[in-house]
Amino acid sequence: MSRTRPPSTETPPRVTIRDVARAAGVSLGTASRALNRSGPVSEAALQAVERAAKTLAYAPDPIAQSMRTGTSGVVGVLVSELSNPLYARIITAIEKRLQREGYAMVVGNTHNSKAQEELMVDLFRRRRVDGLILGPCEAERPDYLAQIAREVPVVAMDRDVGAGGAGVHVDHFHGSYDATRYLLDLGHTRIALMTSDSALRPGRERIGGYRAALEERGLAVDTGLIRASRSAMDLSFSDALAMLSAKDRPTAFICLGTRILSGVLQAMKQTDYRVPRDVSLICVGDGDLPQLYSPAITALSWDLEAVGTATAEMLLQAIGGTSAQPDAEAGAGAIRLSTQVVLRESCASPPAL
Amino acid sequence: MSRTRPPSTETPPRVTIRDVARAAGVSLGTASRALNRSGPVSEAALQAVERAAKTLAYAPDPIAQSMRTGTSGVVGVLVSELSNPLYARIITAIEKRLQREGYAMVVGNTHNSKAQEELMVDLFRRRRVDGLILGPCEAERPDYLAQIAREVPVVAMDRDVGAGGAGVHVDHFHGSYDATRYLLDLGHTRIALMTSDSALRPGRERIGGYRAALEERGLAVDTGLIRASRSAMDLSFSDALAMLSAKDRPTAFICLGTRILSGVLQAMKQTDYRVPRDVSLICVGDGDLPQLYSPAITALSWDLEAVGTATAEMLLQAIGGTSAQPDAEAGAGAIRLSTQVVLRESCASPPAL
DNA sequence: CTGTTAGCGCTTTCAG
DNA sequence: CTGAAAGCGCTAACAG
Repeated sequence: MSRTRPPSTETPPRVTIRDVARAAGVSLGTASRALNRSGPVSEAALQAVERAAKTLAYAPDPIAQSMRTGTSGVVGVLVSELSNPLYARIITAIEKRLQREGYAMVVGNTHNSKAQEELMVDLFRRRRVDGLILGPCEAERPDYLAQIAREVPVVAMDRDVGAGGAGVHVDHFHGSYDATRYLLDLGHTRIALMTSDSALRPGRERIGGYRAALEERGLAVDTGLIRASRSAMDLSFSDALAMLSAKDRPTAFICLGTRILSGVLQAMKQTDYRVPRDVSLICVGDGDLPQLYSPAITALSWDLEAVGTATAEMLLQAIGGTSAQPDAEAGAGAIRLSTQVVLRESCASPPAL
Repeated sequence: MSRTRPPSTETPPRVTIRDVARAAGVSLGTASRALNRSGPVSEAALQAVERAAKTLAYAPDPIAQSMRTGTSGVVGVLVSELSNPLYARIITAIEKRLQREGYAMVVGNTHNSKAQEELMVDLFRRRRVDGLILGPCEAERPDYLAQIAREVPVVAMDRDVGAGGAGVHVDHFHGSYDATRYLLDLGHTRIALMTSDSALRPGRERIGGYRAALEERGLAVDTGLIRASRSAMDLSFSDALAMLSAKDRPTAFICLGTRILSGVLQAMKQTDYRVPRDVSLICVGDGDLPQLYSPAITALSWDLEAVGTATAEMLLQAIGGTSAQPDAEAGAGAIRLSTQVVLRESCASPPAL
């Protein structure tokens, strides 16, 4: 991309700190110190500068500031798909928090590709972002994260961090565990789990929680009941259909997100099984569909806003945190957010098969 | 926000264009001209510079470039709520297109507040964004848009632009008209319309299309059947409930988005009316809920990806478009995207009341 | 306490 | 065709 001065419509002449200094009758340096309170300034000078600044409607040029300080006032956020409503809501919360602190937010999609992620991280770093928030991405490499973290504050969202790395995680393990136990308590023993790629932390955790609950009851886990793939609706439809048609069909499904839920729901329609009479359903991640469906679908829910706020907060702290503190990784560490099962009408005891 | 050099973890020394020039054995100016192909350079020099740049893995500093050129390689996008899945998908498409051109995207939420919008626009402008994309916002003021447009390329999304302003619009008028006609053809005469604030272009257009269809049939419009307010689910629930309980109840609803649809659906549940036997339903804006609901809800749909792509494209053109062309507003103007009614199972002829 | 000065990395005249 | 030099607006170091 070549950089030339814009087609130049009429741009009003910028008010610079020079103008302020001149108007206040002080030197450039004094004006800067007064404006930033970054050094000794006499009361008189301070007043004069502030008044001049207000009169002239002076606003510092962030670009010039960046040039000088290496800081940008911008935070980069990378997720696999911004259009994923869960991410969209998290990011909204992040933006809200960052904005309060005067930071702008640049966002990018990685489409879950490691290469794309590296590209974007590089781009962002060039632009001198003051911090980075990274969502889960193909082949999580804590080492990669750690490497970036050495150069710029990073906080991970639902993604494995190396030792001492900062991150906010949803406790998918216990969420999955709780959901599975709930079904177990209802009497189900054949529970299908349809979740995301196990290469990603959330997927791994969910499978872990599921297995833990089963094993706790002394039940063997039938790997044929676990589907861990990218969330494609058609796929989940055919998968669910296949499972439901088997002799030893599952009597309950735990499915990730509305897309997979949709697939399963369609499979139910096709096989003429009813919810919850024939099959119980839990949706992982709440939303419009589970809430409004008839019957309403029991869901595993977590606070998206809290995820965003906590993530932003942690990053802010990492940015602000001068390593002056002897105890370097004081503010870091990982926050873990819990989930809860929202009981609705989609679960019941299994039918006698 | 104060700007000080970051807590300085180990930053690798930047490779500057100076280094490249030195390595290539040419002067700084020549290196710049070679890298940007922005002036005469001998073949030999060009080769040398390119090789040196590659060897040193030189990447220009966008900040310094901005400083010099007034350009930033960043585009600002402002919508009322990023968490609105419709916007999220549009923005994803925008980002995709912009990224191909090397632009980064900063996003912000206006929460539909004019003040907040102005604040963000100001912030973005200070950061020297090369272009702006603005979604609908409280109290649309084409004049405001026009004013901004004088200083930086702007394209509006579903929002009124002044004469000659650039914008991409969904044809909500005809969408609403088509939906209403469809219901009319089915025999409905009392059709409720629940849409967004009529201060916003989409809301206005929808009401217009609805009225046009009714009047075309010689039907009087009962303003009691039109609800134009912010999309709050509780509100739409009570509104729908009230309407359904009236003696002259509507036999069909056209409702905007899943939130309002949700409210109406709940009102239906409560009043024990069935879809589509007692009440027909059309959802404006497609999504998971209408698609997967049982019965599936007929929806008014439009291509979100196309909206995003077209918007980005138009902005790109406006940015690239040197006003060198005698015919200044050649590339501008407004693109209008059509909608279509996706027939599903939620509409039928009205019951005999 | 204050003014002056030196750049940050780059593009762009302007002389050679 | 090329090199030298100016300077975008700002902050930080240094001398007064």
